[in-house]
Amino acid sequence: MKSNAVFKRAHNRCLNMLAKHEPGSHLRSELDLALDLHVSRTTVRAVLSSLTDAGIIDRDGSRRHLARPPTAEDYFPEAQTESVGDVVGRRFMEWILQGDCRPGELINCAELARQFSTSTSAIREHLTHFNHFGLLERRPNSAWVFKGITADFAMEIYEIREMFELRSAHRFAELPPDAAAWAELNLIEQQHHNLLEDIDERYSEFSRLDERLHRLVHDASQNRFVQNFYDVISMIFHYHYQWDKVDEKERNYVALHEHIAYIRALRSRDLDAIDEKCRTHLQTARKTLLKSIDSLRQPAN
Amino acid sequence: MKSNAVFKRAHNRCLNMLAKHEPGSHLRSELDLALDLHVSRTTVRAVLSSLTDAGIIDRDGSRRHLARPPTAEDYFPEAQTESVGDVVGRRFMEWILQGDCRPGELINCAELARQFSTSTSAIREHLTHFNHFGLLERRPNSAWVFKGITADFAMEIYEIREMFELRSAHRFAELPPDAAAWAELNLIEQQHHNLLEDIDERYSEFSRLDERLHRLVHDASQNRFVQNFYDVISMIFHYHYQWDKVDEKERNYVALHEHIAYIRALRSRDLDAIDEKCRTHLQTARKTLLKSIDSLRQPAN
DNA sequence: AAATTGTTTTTTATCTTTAAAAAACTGAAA
DNA sequence: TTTCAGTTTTTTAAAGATAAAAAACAATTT
Repeated sequence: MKSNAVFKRAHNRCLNMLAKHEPGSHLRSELDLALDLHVSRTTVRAVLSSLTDAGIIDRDGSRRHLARPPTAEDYFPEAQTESVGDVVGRRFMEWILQGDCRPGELINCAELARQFSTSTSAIREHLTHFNHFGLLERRPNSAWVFKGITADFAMEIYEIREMFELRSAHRFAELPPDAAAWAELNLIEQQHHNLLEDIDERYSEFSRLDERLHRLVHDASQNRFVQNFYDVISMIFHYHYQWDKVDEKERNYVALHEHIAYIRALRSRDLDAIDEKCRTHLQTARKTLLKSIDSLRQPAN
Repeated sequence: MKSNAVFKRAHNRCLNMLAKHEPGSHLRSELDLALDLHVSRTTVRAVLSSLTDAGIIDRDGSRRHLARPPTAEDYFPEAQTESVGDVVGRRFMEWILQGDCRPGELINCAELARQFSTSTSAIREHLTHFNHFGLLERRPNSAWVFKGITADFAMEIYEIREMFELRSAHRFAELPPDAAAWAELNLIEQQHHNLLEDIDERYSEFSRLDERLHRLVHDASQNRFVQNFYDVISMIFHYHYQWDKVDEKERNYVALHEHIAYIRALRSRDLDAIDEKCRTHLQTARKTLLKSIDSLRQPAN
């Protein structure tokens, strides 16, 4: 019925924690573990009980201790730790990107549910989600229309992104000097330099830095609509990085330099410089996305 | 299980159509009626069959004709024509506006389902909807937090609204002279004048004009995110007009004049004038909303 | 042949159900 | 008296079930 992915994720993370301790050492209280693992104590108890059954922990009276170090076989496979929602979201994007559905086509919930081997309820929930992302449209008491990741989509998303990011960057520049964001910005810049030094090997780590930098800037907006909108961007990019690997190293190299210039402009608090560097970077990013979208259509023809 | 509100709405609308015809006159084809009533032919046939049972229409061979004019009793009561989704949406807003839930409080789906006498599924579906409206936030694998219609909410929504509406208004000014939007704008202006002439009696009709004017402007943006965002505004205003009746006539009088100035600026295509009139109006509107929000808190204290 | 009605199949909206997870309660121990 | 583990209750996530509505197909009339 309901998957126990929450339990399995907590189980695996608990094993990670235990791996850092010596056999014989005592475990912390159930409440502490619950807070650490971001689950309820009920779930922690289920985990502890399964770890006890596996002989990994043991109890003397009311306290528990590590009986043996966990091994690779004690972990649940990665695939089982994904919640139904995440699976549907991922498979839906894959389905879109593989061109199984063309812009303008109607979406068949029942068919998708079958294909993703889940219930129509789960599908429906995610259709409303993607509706809000501008990828779908609901026809009143009728089917859903797939609008597609098209050039229009990219243009529209970038129009908003530019408005929002420029506004947020200005707010960022106005942050008091002791704001935590400045420290985070410095840290992010340092990581840009580190990445550049080893670009040949680690270029694919750029996407995570990209997300962190832009999210940091957007958060300065203090506006829930700006922040929510970044979720749309973030999702598109998450998949974009996976679907288009052409020239990835070169693209990331350019983007890293643009980021560094943007970060410096932010630190200078010079609004004109910020606008210029931000616009330059977003224009490059838009071009890249448009090119990738163009390439999306090719294989299916 | 599933309510037949679609059928009942179609039934009532069909009666309205029939009321315009003489007894004995023939009905159009099922397909024609389906297109008119925005439902499937299946539903039209269900309606026709129930009208036949009620003796309102009759058939000679394969064609149908009006047997007697419909009366008030033939209609389904208004309340039964609302879909479950609409009911939940409405009751949820009422619940918020009555102050049954304070900002920061957790929302209990099961409790709401009980209170609204519907299922938790219907509630869940609407929570995701209101999440996207910035009124709620989902705590990861946990409950929903109500964020509230607060001054922050109004400030944030107006920050975006101003950005979007100024951008859209500029696009509007660039529309070719033969665009249908200009004709609609003229029509809307005329209706503003008509309303002003009878302001004492008809002031409450302003809200529909307001929606039409701003929607028209936003649609010129040709951007789905701008258009979707207007749905948020529209929903808030829909309820705002109901919850705060203080000085309604005076407020609407002022807004009508601001609208007319804004419309004239749009027609002049002078971007500076547009910006000025648009800003003026939005600032007034924001002030009004903030004042109403302030008054929301009073009764509960 | 095109349009229309009759019939069957498919899909959607929404309720119900239930395991998983969270929360609340309770008594024991530090 | 605060903190913990044990127990019970409540709530949520997600599947399953089914009437309503749509869509597809077939037969008939114009």
